[in-house]
Amino acid sequence: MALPSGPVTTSSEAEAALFDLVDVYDRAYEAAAAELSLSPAQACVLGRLDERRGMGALAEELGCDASNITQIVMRLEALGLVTREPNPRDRRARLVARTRRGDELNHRFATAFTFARTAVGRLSPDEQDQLTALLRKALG
Amino acid sequence: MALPSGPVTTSSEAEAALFDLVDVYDRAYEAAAAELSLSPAQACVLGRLDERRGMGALAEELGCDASNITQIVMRLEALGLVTREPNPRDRRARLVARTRRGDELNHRFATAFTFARTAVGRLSPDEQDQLTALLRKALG
DNA sequence: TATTGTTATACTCTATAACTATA
DNA sequence: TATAGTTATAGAGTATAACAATA
Repeated sequence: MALPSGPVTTSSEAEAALFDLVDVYDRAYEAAAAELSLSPAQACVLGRLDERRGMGALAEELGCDASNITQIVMRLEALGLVTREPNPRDRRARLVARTRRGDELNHRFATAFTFARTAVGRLSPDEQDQLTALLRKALG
Repeated sequence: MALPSGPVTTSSEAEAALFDLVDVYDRAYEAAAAELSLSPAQACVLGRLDERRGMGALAEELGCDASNITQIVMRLEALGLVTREPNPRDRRARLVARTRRGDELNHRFATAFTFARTAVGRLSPDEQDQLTALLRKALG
């Protein structure tokens, strides 16, 4: 179980609500991954492979070091969930792709991770639009 | 750098906005901790010690195993940021407390973690109240 | 010479199981 | 016997540095 990220000095109600949301979201994500015996990082990488892509692209997208991706992909490969195919255009590079089992597990994960869906579902369509607009504004 | 938790099947704009918020929040938290050479878990535990408390209370509050807290507190202690005092009421138990350096570093962390403050600051007072209400409703 | 990716290494987080000391 | 916390152990995430193969 991951530790929650806060609380810092939650000087306002809105900041506290943001913290609570992030805390519950992260815990739910981790729990959904654990149901499938995946680490959060493994579930995350698996979820990025709707299209196959290179190690470097994954690292940049996820904001971590390439050697980190190497390790995660290695474990996913050992689980039979992804393959590392040669890139015909550049023999240094590899293309990571989900296997059929990887597709299946990714789909099961999307089903198991109900938090965001459930949370949004508690709001009316108008409220959903309001929330989206407020979050977008807050994100700058 | 921690990997972002998604995207899952972000079937709506609101779900996508929630994901983006969580992603940016988590990255900002980690970056603020890294500025002070702390891990996110260390910054988190340090932030929970405005009042001193026992190992078990920390573990329950953070939703992780007690042995995990033992390790984190051990490292914080080695850094001179917390102490483990005997509990006069129960000689099995310990009370973890921030040192003066721990107080100082925690304060610097609260200053360095600007994300939630900045994000909320982009909204008017009315908008802040709306956001709070929507998030509370979404959290159920 | 620069880039893609891996390997080697080290540290942290995390849980489980077994243990000590105390209640 | 039950509880608070630690220790031992193992697997996973993460970054840095050094490296190989290719561009």
